[in-house]
Amino acid sequence: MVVPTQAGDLDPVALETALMQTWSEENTFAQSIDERRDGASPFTFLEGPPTANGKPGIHHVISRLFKDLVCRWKTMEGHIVERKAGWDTHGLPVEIEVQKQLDLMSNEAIEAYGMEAFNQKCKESVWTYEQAWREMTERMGFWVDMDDPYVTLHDDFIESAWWSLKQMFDKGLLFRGHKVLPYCPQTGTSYSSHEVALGYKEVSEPAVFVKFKLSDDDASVLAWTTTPWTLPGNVGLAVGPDVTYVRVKITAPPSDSWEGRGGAPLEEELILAKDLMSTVLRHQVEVVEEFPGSNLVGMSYQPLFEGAIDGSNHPAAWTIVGADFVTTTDGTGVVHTAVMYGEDDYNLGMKEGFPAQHTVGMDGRFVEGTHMQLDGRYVKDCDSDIIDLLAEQNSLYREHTYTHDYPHCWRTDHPLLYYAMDSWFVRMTAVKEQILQYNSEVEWAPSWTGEKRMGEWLSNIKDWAISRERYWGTPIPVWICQDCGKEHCIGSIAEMEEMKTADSSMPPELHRPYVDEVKLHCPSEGCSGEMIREPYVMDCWFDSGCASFAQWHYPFENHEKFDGSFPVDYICEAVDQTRGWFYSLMAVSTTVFDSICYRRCLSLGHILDKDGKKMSKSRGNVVNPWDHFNKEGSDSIRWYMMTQSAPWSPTNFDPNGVRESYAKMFLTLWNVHRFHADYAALDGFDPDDEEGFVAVSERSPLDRWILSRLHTVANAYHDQFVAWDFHKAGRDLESFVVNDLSNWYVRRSRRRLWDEADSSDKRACQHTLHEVLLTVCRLMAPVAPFMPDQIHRDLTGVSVHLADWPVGSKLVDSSLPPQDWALEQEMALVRTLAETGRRIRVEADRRQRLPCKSGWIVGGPDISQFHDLLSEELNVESLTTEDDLERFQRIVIEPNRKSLGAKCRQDLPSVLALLAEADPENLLLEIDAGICILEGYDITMEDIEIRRVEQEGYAAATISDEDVGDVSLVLDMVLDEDLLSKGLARDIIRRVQAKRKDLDLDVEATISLSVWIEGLDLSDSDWAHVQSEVRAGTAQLNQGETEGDHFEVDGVSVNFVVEA
RNA sequence: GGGCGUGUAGCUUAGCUUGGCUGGAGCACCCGGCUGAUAACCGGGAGGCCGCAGGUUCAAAUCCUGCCAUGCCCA
Repeated sequence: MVVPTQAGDLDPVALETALMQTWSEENTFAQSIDERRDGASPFTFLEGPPTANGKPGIHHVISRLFKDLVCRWKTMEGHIVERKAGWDTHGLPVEIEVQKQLDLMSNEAIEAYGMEAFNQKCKESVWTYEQAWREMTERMGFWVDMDDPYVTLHDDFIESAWWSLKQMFDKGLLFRGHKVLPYCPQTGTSYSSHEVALGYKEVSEPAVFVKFKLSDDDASVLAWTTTPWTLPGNVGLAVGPDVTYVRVKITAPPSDSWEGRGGAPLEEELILAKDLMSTVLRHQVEVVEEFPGSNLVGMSYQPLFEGAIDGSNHPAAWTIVGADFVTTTDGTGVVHTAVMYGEDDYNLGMKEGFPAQHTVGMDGRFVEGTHMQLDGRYVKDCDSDIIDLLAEQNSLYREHTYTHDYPHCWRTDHPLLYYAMDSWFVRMTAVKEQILQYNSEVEWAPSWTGEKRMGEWLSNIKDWAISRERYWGTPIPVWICQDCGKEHCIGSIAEMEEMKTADSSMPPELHRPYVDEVKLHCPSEGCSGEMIREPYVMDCWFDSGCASFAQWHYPFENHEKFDGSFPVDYICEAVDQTRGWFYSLMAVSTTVFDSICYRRCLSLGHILDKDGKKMSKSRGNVVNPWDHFNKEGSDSIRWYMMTQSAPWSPTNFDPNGVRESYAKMFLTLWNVHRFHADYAALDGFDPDDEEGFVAVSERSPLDRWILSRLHTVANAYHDQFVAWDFHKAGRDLESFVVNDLSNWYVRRSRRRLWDEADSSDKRACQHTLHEVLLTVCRLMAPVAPFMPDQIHRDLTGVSVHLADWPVGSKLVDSSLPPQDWALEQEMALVRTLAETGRRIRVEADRRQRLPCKSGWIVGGPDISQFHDLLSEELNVESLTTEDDLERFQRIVIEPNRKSLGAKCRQDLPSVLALLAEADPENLLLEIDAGICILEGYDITMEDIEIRRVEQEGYAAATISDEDVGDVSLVLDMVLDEDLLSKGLARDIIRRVQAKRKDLDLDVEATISLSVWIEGLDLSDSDWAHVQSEVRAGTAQLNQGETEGDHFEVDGVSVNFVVEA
């Protein structure tokens, strides 16, 4: 038996921190999993590993919330939900951080510092904020196993990643190629997009219009480029097959405003896009011919720099090809293509069979044999000389200065070159159909993230460049034979041990530089060569993409764990992971397992600051979650985050909203609990005592109403959880707690518990409160794990996190009370009428404390079982149902625009006007008889709605309700001595009670009261009522000399003295 | 530059799928009421070019087109 103890004032921080202690002592998290083993129905969750080299902010709390609440919910539904933490520990951001720290601004500098030492620093750096993450995680109540996490830098994890790469290798999905990347020749480093973003600068550079002379024609094709250094590498021109081109003949010299080098003699013929003639050409011309780009495709032209590229065996070299990326927004509508120095160029080159040869070395200088004036020189220094060379051979039409944003190296400030680097790829294009299929099988929330955002991306899928020329990461396990060129992929430590040469030692860990030193025997038949590892590390997205199996070190151990948890049931991260982790998981599972990786994926919107700007360290607008952990507490933050907006909507963080969640939801809930617990403690209420139990059917309508509401709300809450509409679920439950439970049920039930004697009604109320509180706590527990647990423990002695989901599931039984829809409707009407009464009083200028003799309810369902309740709310002495509608009401005809609009269309306005003018009573008779025709249209009952409103001259109001129709409330405004006396008594009670509160008296304390009244005789019974209400042990109604507090109401003057 | 979101009162938002009655709430504000009822509650009020501009329609916050702002991803 658990008898609640008094609850006391609420201190959310103290409550939550004490519970954290309890959870840790009891190991409640582990219990919540272990107790579900009987059901043997796992629900698997995969944690997207965060990086611990940055401080956690409020935006990290939100994703952990949605992970946690689904896991807790599924646990309560009876599933085993294991949650392993994970850490993402590799990758460029880690290296950049360390490079900044150690001031190592180039690869040379890193190698001079020593790769081993550098990687050691990286390894330390990733744990910088681990403690901060742990503390945030624990404080926010995210239950995840942080003591046994998977870590991407561990050998176990790396070995699993190697294994998966070998699966791809064996399927022929792994291959070596080129990738065009922004590259800095000074530091010898290629850059990821996020590093590139660090260094955009506006620069002015020479841009040129170049004439490419056709081989079998006198005309030249004009192309435009802002990078003259790529011209020696030109091997093709691209045109838009559907773009209109013109051949023009120079007919007159340019006007005198020609600037710079270049030009064209009279009679020369040029070809360019028609739309761009006026912006490109400076000469007077005559259009000789107009034709689509497709006419140009296949023509060949003369190389600008003879001998720079070896075109033998490449029939496509120096020909014109069609490409859909060609536009006429700038340039000439003809795109100069240098295969190795642009992504579009490279892709086009691969497609068309252009030679893929470098004219520029890794040092940023032209390679020998490009041109005698350029060989060995840094490319950006050659712009002007290249333009001279073009002008000399009459290949330059015009030069100009072009200003644009161009990426620069954030370390050296040099312009980056787009440069084709050696790279390893996963051939995702080969599994496009499968991955599209698997994507469509995932339940995405919101659906468009999967269908559109991910779907678009996948339907344009490219091969995945997985290698990085970096130091800190999972080493690519590919070795190449120095003799025969054989490529071999290592899939396990054992395999490496077996194949390594005698003088190689096993690496102490699977990182650079140790694995670089391992040499292998070539497995090719008849080759005795030595194999050297490719010096790359993997894209760190590959690491996290392996998490589903690498977290278990599968397939080297834990087969049963993996088999039972793949594909995982649920993952959740912010929307930016669509092309990140959501993709890498899917890419790896498709290529390795030919399977989906996750069944459901919730993609969250970002938390922005209060102005809608993203939170970032540099902007300084990151909100520290501890500001709120230490104030309103985790429950309030979590509740706020869930209810504020749809999970996938970007949300502006509003600190005031957290306060609001606290003040409304949690303070209210606590006070309901406190109200119950205080009286339960006082009365020794025992919920398990069968003798004292009152069956629901025996309880008052008020009790049965709140229980029915609870059932309705719980069902809707559950359905909204299923539909991912957590925000709607939370708002509805909050409204239930604040409005239905606290503001109506508890308020209306207060007096029932004041009764000191034991009564069945009091016990009914206590059982009802007990049951409602428990169910509310269970519904809230996944979202707000603290206060509901405290209340649940106070009431039952057991943690809410071990309780079953009250709505029930396949595995657990529903514990919801009976539903009574008619009762809910009646009570809804009662409450509306109570509000209506207050409105009537405001309009009639009749204060609430002054009673009315009579009230009448006209229309609606029978609510006589609530007449007593409603009389109190309305402060009327007798409330009756009046059948005679005519006495107070008249009817009004309202048009149904939807139905009339469909019928009358453009005549609707005039029909509406006629309806408004007509006499409602006659109109209704006509319509009912089917003889109403307006503007030639038959008006039927469907076209109108009948509303009843109160007649003028009554203190009355009419409400319209979809379910119960029109109901009027009429109040009798007559005044007499008796009513004035009752009203005065209430005013005195109110003042005295306020005084008691001011004096800080105990609720049970008795007082002695003296009162002086001038201007009205208080009846004896009302005076007796005053005495009992304010617990006056002695009371005196005096005449003459007054003292104490004074007030006046309705012209009556009152003085009173309260003494303890 | 492309793809996908978002934009409604001072703030946070519902409504948009499926066009139709006076665009609902909460916070803050003003007036009044109520209270042994808590940072509570009730009634009333003020506050809305529903981002902008076109279009479709008898009728547009809702559907279509373009633009602007903002966020994510890709270039």
